[in-house]
Amino acid sequence: MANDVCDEFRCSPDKVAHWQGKLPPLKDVAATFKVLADETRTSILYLLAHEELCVCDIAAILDSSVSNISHHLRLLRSQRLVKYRRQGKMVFYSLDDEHVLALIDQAFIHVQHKDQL
Amino acid sequence: MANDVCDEFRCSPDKVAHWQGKLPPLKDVAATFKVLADETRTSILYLLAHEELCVCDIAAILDSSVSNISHHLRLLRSQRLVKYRRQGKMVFYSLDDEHVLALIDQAFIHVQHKDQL
DNA sequence: ACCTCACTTGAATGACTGCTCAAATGTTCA
DNA sequence: TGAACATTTGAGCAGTCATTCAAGTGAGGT
Repeated sequence: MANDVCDEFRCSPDKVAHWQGKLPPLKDVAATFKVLADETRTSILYLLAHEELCVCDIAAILDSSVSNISHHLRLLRSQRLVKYRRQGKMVFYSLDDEHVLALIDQAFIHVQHKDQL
Repeated sequence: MANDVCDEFRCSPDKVAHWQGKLPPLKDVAATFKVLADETRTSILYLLAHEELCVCDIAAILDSSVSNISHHLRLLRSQRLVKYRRQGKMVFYSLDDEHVLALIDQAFIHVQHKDQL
Protein backbone atom coordinates (compact mmCIF):
# COMPACT_ATOMS: atom_id res chain seq x y z
CA MET A 1 0.00 0.00 0.00
CA ALA A 2 2.42 2.69 -1.01
CA ASN A 3 1.91 5.76 -3.12
CA ASP A 4 4.81 4.76 -5.27
CA VAL A 5 4.42 1.12 -6.06
CA CYS A 6 7.20 -0.67 -7.88
CA ASP A 7 6.41 -4.34 -7.48
CA GLU A 8 4.38 -6.94 -9.36
CA PHE A 9 2.67 -4.42 -11.61
CA ARG A 10 5.98 -2.80 -12.39
CA CYS A 11 6.44 0.66 -10.91
CA SER A 12 3.91 3.20 -12.12
CA PRO A 13 1.81 1.38 -14.72
CA ASP A 14 0.24 4.65 -15.87
CA LYS A 15 3.56 6.23 -16.78
CA VAL A 16 4.75 3.08 -18.48
CA ALA A 17 1.54 2.76 -20.44
CA HIS A 18 1.66 6.41 -21.42
CA TRP A 19 4.97 5.96 -23.20
CA GLN A 20 4.14 2.75 -25.04
CA GLY A 21 5.06 3.22 -28.69
CA LYS A 22 5.41 6.96 -28.27
CA LEU A 23 9.19 7.11 -28.43
CA PRO A 24 10.51 8.74 -31.60
CA PRO A 25 13.10 6.90 -33.71
CA LEU A 26 16.14 7.80 -31.67
CA LYS A 27 18.23 5.13 -33.35
CA ASP A 28 19.27 7.46 -36.16
CA VAL A 29 19.97 10.25 -33.69
CA ALA A 30 22.26 7.98 -31.72
CA ALA A 31 23.95 6.94 -34.97
CA THR A 32 24.67 10.59 -35.73
CA PHE A 33 26.21 11.10 -32.31
CA LYS A 34 28.24 7.93 -32.78
CA VAL A 35 29.98 9.46 -35.77
CA LEU A 36 30.75 12.59 -33.76
CA ALA A 37 31.97 10.58 -30.77
CA ASP A 38 35.61 10.52 -31.79
CA GLU A 39 38.22 13.22 -31.33
CA THR A 40 39.81 12.63 -34.73
CA ARG A 41 36.46 13.04 -36.50
CA THR A 42 35.38 16.13 -34.57
CA SER A 43 38.79 17.61 -35.36
CA ILE A 44 38.32 16.89 -39.06
CA LEU A 45 34.91 18.57 -39.00
CA TYR A 46 36.33 21.53 -37.12
CA LEU A 47 39.05 21.94 -39.73
CA LEU A 48 36.70 21.57 -42.69
CA ALA A 49 34.41 24.14 -41.11
CA HIS A 50 37.11 26.71 -41.78
CA GLU A 51 38.52 25.65 -45.13
CA GLU A 52 38.54 22.99 -47.78
CA LEU A 53 41.40 20.52 -47.29
CA CYS A 54 42.87 17.49 -49.03
CA VAL A 55 43.36 14.18 -47.22
CA CYS A 56 47.10 14.68 -46.98
CA ASP A 57 46.66 18.09 -45.37
CA ILE A 58 44.29 16.75 -42.74
CA ALA A 59 46.60 13.87 -41.90
CA ALA A 60 49.56 16.22 -41.47
CA ILE A 61 47.65 18.70 -39.32
CA LEU A 62 46.22 16.01 -37.07
CA ASP A 63 49.53 14.13 -37.02
CA SER A 64 47.91 10.91 -38.19
CA SER A 65 48.29 8.54 -41.15
CA VAL A 66 46.59 9.19 -44.47
CA SER A 67 45.00 5.77 -44.27
CA ASN A 68 43.49 6.45 -40.88
CA ILE A 69 42.08 9.80 -41.96
CA SER A 70 40.65 8.23 -45.09
CA HIS A 71 38.82 5.67 -42.96
CA HIS A 72 37.33 8.41 -40.82
CA LEU A 73 36.33 10.44 -43.86
CA ARG A 74 34.53 7.40 -45.17
CA LEU A 75 32.43 7.32 -42.00
CA LEU A 76 31.72 11.02 -42.21
CA ARG A 77 30.67 10.58 -45.84
CA SER A 78 28.30 7.76 -44.88
CA GLN A 79 26.46 10.19 -42.64
CA ARG A 80 26.51 12.88 -45.31
CA LEU A 81 28.54 15.18 -43.09
CA VAL A 82 31.28 15.86 -45.64
CA LYS A 83 31.51 16.01 -49.42
CA TYR A 84 34.51 15.65 -51.71
CA ARG A 85 35.84 17.02 -54.96
CA ARG A 86 38.61 15.59 -57.14
CA GLN A 87 41.31 17.85 -58.52
CA GLY A 88 44.05 15.93 -60.27
CA LYS A 89 45.41 13.28 -57.99
CA MET A 90 44.12 14.97 -54.89
CA VAL A 91 40.72 14.85 -53.24
CA PHE A 92 39.47 17.92 -51.43
CA TYR A 93 36.96 17.56 -48.63
CA SER A 94 34.57 20.12 -47.22
CA LEU A 95 31.53 20.23 -44.95
CA ASP A 96 28.29 18.97 -46.44
CA ASP A 97 25.93 19.91 -43.63
CA GLU A 98 26.30 23.19 -41.78
CA HIS A 99 24.02 21.90 -39.02
CA VAL A 100 26.97 19.94 -37.65
CA LEU A 101 28.69 23.12 -36.62
CA ALA A 102 25.72 24.00 -34.44
CA LEU A 103 26.00 20.56 -32.88
CA ILE A 104 29.69 20.98 -32.07
CA ASP A 105 29.15 24.49 -30.71
CA GLN A 106 26.35 23.22 -28.49
CA ALA A 107 28.60 20.46 -27.18
CA PHE A 108 31.24 23.08 -26.42
CA ILE A 109 28.71 25.01 -24.38
CA HIS A 110 27.87 21.89 -22.42
CA VAL A 111 31.51 21.12 -21.69
CA GLN A 112 32.06 24.63 -20.34
CA HIS A 113 28.88 24.45 -18.29
CA LYS A 114 29.99 21.10 -16.88
CA ASP A 115 33.48 22.29 -15.91
CA GLN A 116 32.36 25.30 -13.93
CA LEU A 117 31.09 23.26 -10.99
CA MET B 1 56.12 22.35 -60.03
CA ALA B 2 52.46 22.10 -59.32
CA ASN B 3 50.25 24.59 -57.60
CA ASP B 4 49.13 21.94 -55.17
CA VAL B 5 52.19 20.08 -54.04
CA CYS B 6 51.77 17.10 -51.77
CA ASP B 7 55.18 15.45 -51.67
CA GLU B 8 58.30 15.73 -49.54
CA PHE B 9 57.20 18.93 -47.85
CA ARG B 10 53.82 17.38 -47.09
CA CYS B 11 50.94 18.90 -48.99
CA SER B 12 50.45 22.59 -48.35
CA PRO B 13 52.99 23.52 -45.67
CA ASP B 14 51.34 26.88 -45.13
CA LYS B 15 47.98 25.37 -44.20
CA VAL B 16 49.59 22.79 -41.97
CA ALA B 17 51.71 25.40 -40.22
CA HIS B 18 48.71 27.66 -39.80
CA TRP B 19 46.90 25.05 -37.70
CA GLN B 20 49.83 24.03 -35.51
CA GLY B 21 48.63 24.14 -31.91
CA LYS B 22 45.51 26.05 -32.84
CA LEU B 23 43.04 23.21 -32.41
CA PRO B 24 40.72 23.67 -29.43
CA PRO B 25 40.40 20.84 -26.87
CA LEU B 26 37.96 18.68 -28.82
CA LYS B 27 38.59 15.70 -26.59
CA ASP B 28 35.93 16.76 -24.12
CA VAL B 29 33.52 17.52 -26.93
CA ALA B 30 34.02 14.03 -28.33
CA ALA B 31 33.49 12.61 -24.83
CA THR B 32 30.16 14.39 -24.62
CA PHE B 33 29.07 12.94 -27.96
CA LYS B 34 30.25 9.51 -26.81
CA VAL B 35 27.74 9.57 -23.98
CA LEU B 36 24.97 10.50 -26.41
CA ALA B 37 26.04 7.87 -28.93
CA ASP B 38 23.73 5.16 -27.65
CA GLU B 39 20.05 4.67 -28.33
CA THR B 40 19.27 3.60 -24.77
CA ARG B 41 20.89 6.71 -23.33
CA THR B 42 19.29 9.14 -25.78
CA SER B 43 15.96 7.49 -24.99
CA ILE B 44 16.55 7.98 -21.26
CA LEU B 45 17.33 11.65 -21.81
CA TYR B 46 14.28 12.05 -24.01
CA LEU B 47 12.07 10.54 -21.31
CA LEU B 48 13.59 12.60 -18.50
CA ALA B 49 13.11 15.71 -20.59
CA HIS B 50 9.37 15.24 -20.14
CA GLU B 51 9.08 13.97 -16.57
CA GLU B 52 10.96 12.74 -13.55
CA LEU B 53 11.17 8.94 -13.48
CA CYS B 54 12.52 6.21 -11.22
CA VAL B 55 14.94 3.56 -12.48
CA CYS B 56 12.27 0.89 -12.53
CA ASP B 57 9.97 3.05 -14.66
CA ILE B 58 12.67 3.73 -17.20
CA ALA B 59 13.57 0.05 -17.45
CA ALA B 60 9.94 -0.91 -18.01
CA ILE B 61 9.34 1.77 -20.63
CA LEU B 62 12.51 0.94 -22.54
CA ASP B 63 11.95 -2.79 -22.09
CA SER B 64 15.38 -3.30 -20.58
CA SER B 65 16.79 -4.59 -17.31
CA VAL B 66 17.05 -2.40 -14.21
CA SER B 67 20.74 -3.22 -14.00
CA ASN B 68 21.38 -2.11 -17.53
CA ILE B 69 19.53 1.17 -17.07
CA SER B 70 21.42 1.80 -13.85
CA HIS B 71 24.71 1.38 -15.67
CA HIS B 72 23.65 3.89 -18.31
CA LEU B 73 22.43 6.35 -15.67
CA ARG B 74 25.84 6.12 -14.05
CA LEU B 75 27.43 7.25 -17.30
CA LEU B 76 24.95 10.07 -17.71
CA ARG B 77 25.66 11.18 -14.14
CA SER B 78 29.42 11.18 -14.78
CA GLN B 79 28.83 13.74 -17.53
CA ARG B 80 26.47 15.78 -15.31
CA LEU B 81 23.61 15.21 -17.71
CA VAL B 82 21.17 13.85 -15.11
CA LYS B 83 20.63 14.32 -11.39
CA TYR B 84 18.89 12.08 -8.87
CA ARG B 85 16.76 12.34 -5.78
CA ARG B 86 16.00 9.60 -3.25
CA GLN B 87 12.46 9.05 -2.04
CA GLY B 88 12.16 6.00 0.14
CA LYS B 89 13.55 2.98 -1.61
CA MET B 90 13.29 4.57 -5.00
CA VAL B 91 15.60 6.94 -6.83
CA PHE B 92 14.09 9.50 -9.16
CA TYR B 93 16.13 10.84 -12.03
CA SER B 94 15.70 14.06 -13.96
CA LEU B 95 17.67 16.18 -16.43
CA ASP B 96 20.55 18.19 -15.01
CA ASP B 97 21.51 20.13 -18.12
CA GLU B 98 18.88 21.53 -20.46
CA HIS B 99 21.50 22.13 -23.14
CA VAL B 100 21.35 18.45 -23.99
CA LEU B 101 17.86 18.81 -25.38
CA ALA B 102 19.14 21.36 -27.85
CA LEU B 103 21.80 18.84 -28.88
CA ILE B 104 19.26 16.09 -29.47
CA ASP B 105 16.94 18.43 -31.37
CA GLN B 106 19.82 19.52 -33.58
CA ALA B 107 20.70 15.88 -34.29
CA PHE B 108 17.05 15.28 -35.24
CA ILE B 109 17.25 18.12 -37.73
CA HIS B 110 20.37 16.62 -39.26
CA VAL B 111 18.79 13.18 -39.58
CA GLN B 112 15.78 14.64 -41.37
CA HIS B 113 18.00 16.73 -43.61
CA LYS B 114 20.09 13.66 -44.41
CA ASP B 115 17.12 11.46 -45.30
CA GLN B 116 15.58 13.84 -47.78
CA LEU B 117 18.16 13.17 -50.46
C1' DA C 1 53.03 1.75 -72.18
C1' DC C 2 55.09 2.62 -67.57
C1' DC C 3 56.02 4.87 -63.25
C1' DT C 4 54.72 7.96 -59.53
C1' DC C 5 51.84 9.72 -56.24
C1' DA C 6 47.25 10.74 -53.61
C1' DC C 7 44.00 8.18 -51.94
C1' DT C 8 41.05 4.07 -50.92
C1' DT C 9 40.09 -0.42 -49.26
C1' DG C 10 40.44 -4.88 -46.67
C1' DA C 11 42.29 -7.67 -43.14
C1' DA C 12 44.21 -8.07 -38.63
C1' DT C 13 44.70 -6.67 -33.93
C1' DG C 14 44.21 -4.44 -29.46
C1' DA C 15 41.10 -1.57 -26.93
C1' DC C 16 36.70 -0.29 -25.68
C1' DT C 17 31.51 -0.80 -25.00
C1' DG C 18 26.86 -2.62 -23.89
C1' DC C 19 24.55 -6.25 -21.78
C1' DT C 20 23.78 -9.93 -18.33
C1' DC C 21 24.27 -12.35 -14.14
C1' DA C 22 25.31 -12.47 -9.30
C1' DA C 23 26.44 -10.16 -5.23
C1' DA C 24 26.36 -5.91 -2.39
C1' DT C 25 23.99 -1.33 -0.60
C1' DG C 26 20.67 1.08 1.47
C1' DT C 27 15.94 1.96 2.79
C1' DT C 28 11.36 0.62 4.67
C1' DC C 29 8.44 -2.02 7.40
C1' DA C 30 7.20 -5.70 10.68
C1' DT D 1 16.72 -7.55 14.27
C1' DG D 2 15.40 -9.40 10.01
C1' DA D 3 12.93 -9.83 5.67
C1' DA D 4 11.61 -7.48 1.33
C1' DC D 5 12.61 -4.52 -2.32
C1' DA D 6 14.73 -0.65 -5.39
C1' DT D 7 18.97 0.28 -6.87
C1' DT D 8 23.99 -0.08 -7.43
C1' DT D 9 28.20 -2.34 -8.46
C1' DG D 10 31.66 -5.70 -10.34
C1' DA D 11 32.97 -9.47 -13.26
C1' DG D 12 32.59 -11.74 -17.57
C1' DC D 13 31.48 -12.09 -22.43
C1' DA D 14 30.36 -10.94 -27.05
C1' DG D 15 30.26 -7.44 -30.34
C1' DT D 16 32.05 -3.02 -32.05
C1' DC D 17 35.62 0.42 -33.03
C1' DA D 18 40.15 2.89 -33.95
C1' DT D 19 44.43 2.15 -35.73
C1' DT D 20 48.01 -0.01 -38.58
C1' DC D 21 49.85 -2.45 -42.45
C1' DA D 22 49.71 -4.11 -47.10
C1' DA D 23 47.56 -4.26 -51.34
C1' DG D 24 44.51 -2.04 -54.79
C1' DT D 25 42.52 2.34 -57.70
C1' DG D 26 42.84 6.10 -60.41
C1' DA D 27 44.77 10.20 -62.30
C1' DG D 28 49.13 12.73 -64.27
C1' DG D 29 53.47 12.96 -66.30
C1' DT D 30 57.20 10.96 -69.18
